[in-house]
Amino acid sequence: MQDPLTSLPGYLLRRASTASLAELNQKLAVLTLRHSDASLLLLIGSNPGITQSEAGRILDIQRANMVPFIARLEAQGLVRRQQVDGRSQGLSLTSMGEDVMLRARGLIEEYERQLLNKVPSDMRPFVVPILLSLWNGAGDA
Amino acid sequence: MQDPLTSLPGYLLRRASTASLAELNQKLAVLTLRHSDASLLLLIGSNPGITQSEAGRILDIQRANMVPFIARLEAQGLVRRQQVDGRSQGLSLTSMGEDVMLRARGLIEEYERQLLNKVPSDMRPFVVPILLSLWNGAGDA
DNA sequence: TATTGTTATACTCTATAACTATA
DNA sequence: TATAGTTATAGAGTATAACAATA
Repeated sequence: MQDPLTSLPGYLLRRASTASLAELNQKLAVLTLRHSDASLLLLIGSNPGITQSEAGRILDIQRANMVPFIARLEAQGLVRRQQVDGRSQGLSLTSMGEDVMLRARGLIEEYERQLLNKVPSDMRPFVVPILLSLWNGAGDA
Repeated sequence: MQDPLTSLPGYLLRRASTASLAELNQKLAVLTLRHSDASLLLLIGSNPGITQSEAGRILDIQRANMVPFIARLEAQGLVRRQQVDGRSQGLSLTSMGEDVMLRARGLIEEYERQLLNKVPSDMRPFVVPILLSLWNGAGDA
């Protein structure tokens, strides 16, 4: 039984991504968070007052999908919305949100450390540059 | 506006994966295929007679989710099911499935080439080894 | 005119539990 | 007793179109 896909970078990228994402979600489950929740909490924590649209653009989540997303975090008492002008919502963490964000950050750091440690040490310095290139790189032909 | 996530391997892995997957799906749209359809066609093409369960194990798709998946490809006239024993279904490509698979393979090869070319040439040899490690590697502490 | 937030909707992918029939 | 296929169901994530209010 041969797998014609496991030498293809794009296929490996997807399999590695889904596998490691499952690990992260498992870690975050103790906080009743998903990875998407955690990334938004970290983003807001680093940028209090960021608007819903700006956060969506950075995380590549569409405006329409941000609505129930933010509403859920607000209902959980983690995120607060404040009107900036007539149409924009400024987002910030509640004190409970701050606490949960810090604990999420700890779990994420542990996850990132374990993930990087899967790579043989001599190749580790290339991991982030390569992933950045695969994401939006131009290469050099 | 700062993004606290773009230095994290796990986050970059996810973003790179979803971005490149969108590109692949766009290419495959001319064949009315999704990336998951294409990967299954390639797997069956390389392993005629493979059972539904075996294919699911290799592609990490659960048995329950294979059912509507295969049914759809069968309804499109691309895949044929043949009883191997009382419970197993052997999968193979119809002649139309063979044709579509070959064209999908061409698109995938083009996609994989373009993806790899995003990485600066001096780092390219590390791409597959690193992705394999991130997927299921053990590292060396 | 362009942007923000919103509603409605649909599709893909993934996950679990339970059933049957077969090995 | 374990496995293959199946049904039903639910939850994420993502996508598009359209609308009101505001800049």
